[in-house]
Amino acid sequence: MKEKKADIIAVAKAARVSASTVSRSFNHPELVKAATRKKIDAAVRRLGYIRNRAAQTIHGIRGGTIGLIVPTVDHAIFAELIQSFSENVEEQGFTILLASHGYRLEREYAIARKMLEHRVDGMALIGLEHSDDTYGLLQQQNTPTVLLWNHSDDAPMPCVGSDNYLAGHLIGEHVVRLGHRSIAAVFPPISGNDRALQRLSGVEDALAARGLKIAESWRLETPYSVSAAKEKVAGLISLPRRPTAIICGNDVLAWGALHALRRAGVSVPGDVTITGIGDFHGSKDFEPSLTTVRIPARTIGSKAAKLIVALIIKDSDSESGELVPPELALRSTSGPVR
Amino acid sequence: MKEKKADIIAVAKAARVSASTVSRSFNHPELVKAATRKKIDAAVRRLGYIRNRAAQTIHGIRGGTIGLIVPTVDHAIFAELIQSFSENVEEQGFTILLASHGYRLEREYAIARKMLEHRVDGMALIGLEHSDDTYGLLQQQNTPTVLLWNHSDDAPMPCVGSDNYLAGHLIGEHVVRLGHRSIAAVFPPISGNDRALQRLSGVEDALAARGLKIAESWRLETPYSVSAAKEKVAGLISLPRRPTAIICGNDVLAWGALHALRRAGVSVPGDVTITGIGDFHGSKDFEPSLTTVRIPARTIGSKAAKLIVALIIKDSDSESGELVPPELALRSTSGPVR
DNA sequence: AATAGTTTTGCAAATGTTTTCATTTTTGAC
DNA sequence: GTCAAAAATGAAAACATTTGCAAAACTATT
Repeated sequence: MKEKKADIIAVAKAARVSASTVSRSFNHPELVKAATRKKIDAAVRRLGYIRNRAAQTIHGIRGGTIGLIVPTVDHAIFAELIQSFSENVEEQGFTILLASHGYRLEREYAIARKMLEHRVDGMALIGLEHSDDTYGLLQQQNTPTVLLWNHSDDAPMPCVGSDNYLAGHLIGEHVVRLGHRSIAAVFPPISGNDRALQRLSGVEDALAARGLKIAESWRLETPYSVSAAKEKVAGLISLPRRPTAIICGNDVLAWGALHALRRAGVSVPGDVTITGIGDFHGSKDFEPSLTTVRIPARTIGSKAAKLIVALIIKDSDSESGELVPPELALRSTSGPVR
Repeated sequence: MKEKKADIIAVAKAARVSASTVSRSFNHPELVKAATRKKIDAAVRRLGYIRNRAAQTIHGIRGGTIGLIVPTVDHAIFAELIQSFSENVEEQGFTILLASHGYRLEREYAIARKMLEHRVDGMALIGLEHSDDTYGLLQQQNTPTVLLWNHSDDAPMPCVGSDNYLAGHLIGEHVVRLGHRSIAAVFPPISGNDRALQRLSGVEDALAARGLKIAESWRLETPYSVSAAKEKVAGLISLPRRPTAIICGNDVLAWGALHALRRAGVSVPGDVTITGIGDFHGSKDFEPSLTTVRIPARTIGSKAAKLIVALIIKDSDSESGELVPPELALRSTSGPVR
């Protein structure tokens, strides 16, 4: 504790070489004689030396960290994405600096700034909706950045993701095709959440194409949680007039809806059709299995990881992102209207 | 792009002061005249200067990062813990360096090393089971460290968590008290996962206290996923002789079991009792609601965050961790044996 | 207006590395 | 055993900051 930690000079002394050689033996091992390397390794081990990345970072060398800012970690959907992204990024020798902003975009800016202070080699953000300050900051510092989860051709930065509008549209169309006319929607709050907003627009447009509209009282907003959705839907179906289909903004809300209906003894899809969006772990194996739109989080995570690393290493900003298309996952919670 | 990024000297020039003053205006604002600070702030803004934490880190100043290594992000249970931990740690001005080792303890060591190279101010690991190398490394560098999720009085480092053995014991006892004698267990693989192992031991001991034992063929091992558990349990109940209770190693597996039984038309808890461990989001609202043992991830996360920050700032290693006790959550999936 | 404090500021050294360039050592060919 | 070329090493400058110390600039007090 008292004795300060070993630095490169201590190692050099112990190995009876110069600091430069020690440094080289780490960074360009092929330039130093095998025997010398051995001596150095021994000294390193003996002294418990751990090199100081901070000291190399100030030489403009890449530190090997990528900043990832998410709204929250605690949603099935992001957890899967984060896992896949971080796995892939780690494989290529990078580590993730993670922070969550809780759907507050000003927080996001502050966090991004802080990450830049740490001189991350690149940044990854969720969605396309960010404050002008954030965009400005990243652009001005020209930090390699990739936007995850959503894709749009006219996004200001490379993005890897799905088309959430299309996802909403797909499911909306599916439901109307089944003949449903009395349709309710359960969505998370859309402020600071472009994904949810776009999904909802997609759904609405699909309904509008058949002249349908979601009644004001059937448009429910609930936080992202099984219990909140369950409660809201329980309220909804206790009303005298009842929708024949409930479109949920994501699978977690759909699970909540399913539990509510089960509890109320309403049959699915016999009496009511339920749909989700996302195809989270577990939706396929739910009983009954959930009709939803698959948004492949793992694929997005791994493609995004490859992209950001490419941007960092090759410094080629040619890469422009990728669209990972959503797919309808037709399962057992949706059926023709009675 | 061409012109290099502004450094503190550029700011100093622009503000017509010395670099030292700029530095001070960041780190000890009270030491510099308000007017000067104003000039400096203006220059900073004009040049888009972002200070370089790496450069201060080499002066032994805390960088404000905490390394967190988890087995995986993609389990409901860790997601909740990570979110809570990171929220609390961010509140105190720290950022998380996150990596996952996929239940491979050697990876964990490598990651820990790398994080130390980045000179994290502290480290957090999941569970008490780590390689000797990892423990040695952390001890030798004497990095403030906290072990999350599990608590034991004789752990080699401060730990904040629950007693997983007790959790298993509680649920085992509950099940035998209900009169069950034919009991199956569905658990995740226990290698590199002391939490699962301890839970299982707790269950076994509770059964053994009544002279009961889980038959070899009724002890199922499945990866952490609804679908794997569903499949395994489907197989189990298709057998001629069927257990009257299935104790699952965590809630996700219990969900899978529940879906399997529903599909097979077996009534819960009428025909079979199902229990989980963890009390994840959604278990309470499942239909039927899941009997489980509550392990308060958010509480653990926030207490651990406070502890690690205390260890870092006050450098007091007096703090010795905390036990957050598990509680039986008695709900609707368990009932007396027929 | 001079003095003694007090508050601000700047200089220069220090931090732990990497890297350029020069020097030394080794190797291989004759 | 000599020589040139190649390989290995070291010295010192550079990187972007912080900080101890001393100098300078203000304030109050007389």
